[in-house]
Amino acid sequence: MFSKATEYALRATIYIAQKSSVDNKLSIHEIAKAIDSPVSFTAKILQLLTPGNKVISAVRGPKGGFYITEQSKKLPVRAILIAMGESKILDKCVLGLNKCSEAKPCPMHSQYKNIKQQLISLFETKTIQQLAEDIDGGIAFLNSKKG
Amino acid sequence: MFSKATEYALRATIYIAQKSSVDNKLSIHEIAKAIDSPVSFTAKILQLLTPGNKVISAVRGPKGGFYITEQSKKLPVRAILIAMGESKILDKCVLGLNKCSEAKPCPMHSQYKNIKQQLISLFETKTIQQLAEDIDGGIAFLNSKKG
DNA sequence: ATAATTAAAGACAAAGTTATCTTTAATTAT
DNA sequence: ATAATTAAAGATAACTTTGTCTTTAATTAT
Repeated sequence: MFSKATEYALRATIYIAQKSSVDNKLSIHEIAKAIDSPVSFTAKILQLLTPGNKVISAVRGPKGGFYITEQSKKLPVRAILIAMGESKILDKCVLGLNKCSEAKPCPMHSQYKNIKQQLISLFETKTIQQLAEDIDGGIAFLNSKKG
Repeated sequence: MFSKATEYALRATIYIAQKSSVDNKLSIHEIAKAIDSPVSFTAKILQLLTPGNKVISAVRGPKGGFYITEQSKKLPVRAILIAMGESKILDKCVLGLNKCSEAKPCPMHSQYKNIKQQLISLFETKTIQQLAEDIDGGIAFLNSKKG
């Protein structure tokens, strides 16, 4: 559904939300290892989420690393998608038409519209914090490694 | 949601279903123009749908071109997706985890599962014929061109 | 101040997707 | 048979995504 970059962004953000605090920042190495992603690529991706502490926060130097503010934890998943430029996926129609609309619907429009709305609402209502809590509570997992 | 190749495959198949018959085959040029796709690339894509008349049929030479059998018109949209190798999209989890399952669900699993099931069932029940008929009946459109 | 540590920034490489162009093969009409 | 027409097949190019590596900048500790 999303690009690898966005998948890594989602996993990284959830991991950071679960494990970090201002006094316990996480290195890019720890994050990448935990979410099973390439270190340098993940570093690049997190740079899309840090400017202006948009989603996560970073500080350089010793004792530095990544963390997320309590405020940002309350952001919906959609905030990550927007930062990753994935919002068009939730606009596009199944057939990739430029002009698919209520007035000129593609033949999948009416059914897909409803499903897409559920997706949007899932990403709009689910917060980063909720996802992290599910993992903390042991009812969800972030294990990616094959085997 | 799908690759450009798959979008073109879907549009082309629907167009062929709507306009062609065994006695009125369509050239790749007409198809590509109608669905607003690059001619040669579309030709390549249709080669994925023709072997064994899997989804559409093709004959070479004068009076040749593409058409679809009445039998194939009854195929579900999913047949196109399978031919295009897109089936993994409907398996993958939102976070791209290799091991997301009922036993070890990712934190989006339970909600996404339901939405994904609706998508699968849409692609499973909707037939090529139904899509073509919606266009024929004027209640749906295949217009892609910007403007 | 200096050294050490960490993310940011930038250049680059590998792989995948999208797209084009040329040649070949099949079919039809003459 | 020959020429004309059409899709199939193959080579290649452009672009995007994914990934790596090196250098720079910020921060901390000594």
